Amino acid sequence: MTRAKIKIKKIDNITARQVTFSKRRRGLFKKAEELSVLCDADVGLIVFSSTGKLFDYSSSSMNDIITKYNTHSPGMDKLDRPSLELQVVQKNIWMKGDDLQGLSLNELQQLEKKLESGLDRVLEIKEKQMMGQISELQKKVAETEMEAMLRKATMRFLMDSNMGMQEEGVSLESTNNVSSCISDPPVEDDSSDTSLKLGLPFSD
Amino acid sequence: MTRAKIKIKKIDNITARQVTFSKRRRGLFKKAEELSVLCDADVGLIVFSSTGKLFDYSSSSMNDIITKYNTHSPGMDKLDRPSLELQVVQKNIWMKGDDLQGLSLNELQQLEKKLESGLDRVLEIKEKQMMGQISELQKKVAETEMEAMLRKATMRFLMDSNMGMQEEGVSLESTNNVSSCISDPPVEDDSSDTSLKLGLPFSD
DNA sequence: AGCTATTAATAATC
DNA sequence: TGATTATTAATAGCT
Repeated sequence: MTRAKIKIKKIDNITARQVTFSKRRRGLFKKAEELSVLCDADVGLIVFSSTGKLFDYSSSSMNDIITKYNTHSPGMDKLDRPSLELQVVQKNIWMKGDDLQGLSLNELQQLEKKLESGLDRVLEIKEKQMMGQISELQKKVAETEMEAMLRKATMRFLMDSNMGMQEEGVSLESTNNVSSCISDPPVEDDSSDTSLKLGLPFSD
Repeated sequence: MTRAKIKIKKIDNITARQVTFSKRRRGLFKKAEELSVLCDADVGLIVFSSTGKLFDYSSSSMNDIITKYNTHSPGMDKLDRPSLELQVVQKNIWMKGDDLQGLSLNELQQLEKKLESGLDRVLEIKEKQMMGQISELQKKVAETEMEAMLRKATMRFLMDSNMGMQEEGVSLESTNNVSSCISDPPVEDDSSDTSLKLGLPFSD
């Protein structure tokens, strides 16, 4: 799109590809933001470079956008009550179970085709709905998981650390590498500032 | 970017906004595809118009991209074994449970801050990991759900339809609106072509 | 990382 | 909507 016209095919030269990636990525993200602002659109953009690096932009919250995307289905509104498509599926199942022989071969073939496409769409819609629901639940799940994880890790740490409080008969499963910078209860070594030793961000 | 330079702010005129949306959306999607092809990048783009209509593009599978996005975390690799951050959290919990009073007020405040940021990051990473896992499971879940749904719906349909096969004592819960275009077993009304009545795609 | 010569995108208009 | 066109914006090839 400039000095020379180029063909849209993978750039072989790795360096050139990386340069182009940087330039065009910036351009793409700029355009994405402009679209969202100018047209009041909700835009989510995810880009993985060929090396696996992630770049993303979202006009609102990426989580919300993904959830909306997963939930979205063309004409999903009509679902929930047995929809026309579901009725067809039901009919098929029922016929299969009973006397499908009342139909001609041609009719059966037609029915089969219709049922296939119908079922596909129902499955697709259902999947999107479920993804939406799942997204809603994820935070709670993560919290619960985290609690369990912390409880377990803390227990392990307590045991590895030192004091013999295994009165309850809990079994140690392995030794880990925790003991390096954390010693005994009330900080004892050069105790005044733990932030440096722990390598965590800290400012004031 | 053309006939006249414009300011990047929401276009007030609704018609003009829609026109611009269409044009720029096409441009954005084109650029997205070009980036993916030229630079071998994986690109996912989701756009909701101000009216809620969905447009999306993905160079591979949107599901995969979302899963990769959810799974991706800067420096997530170091997790799994008790990380430095997790160790801090463990230390905090343990101290809380025991004798935190050994520390000065200043030390406590410092610790609290570090723990907050550390926990936040751990929670954030954990959440993304879980979202990834959940995405992997979604298809199976959807299938299972679908089976149950179909079984249930079919049962309801069978009961509403007519024949008295409630020998097993299953209770009807409600009447629904299924009976309109589907009548009795072997298609009986104008039975030759059901596709028109059912409104499903069909061609050959 | 900068610099332009060009091409590409698109705002205004019909 | 679709097409045209005058401009601006993006960027490929070089340094």
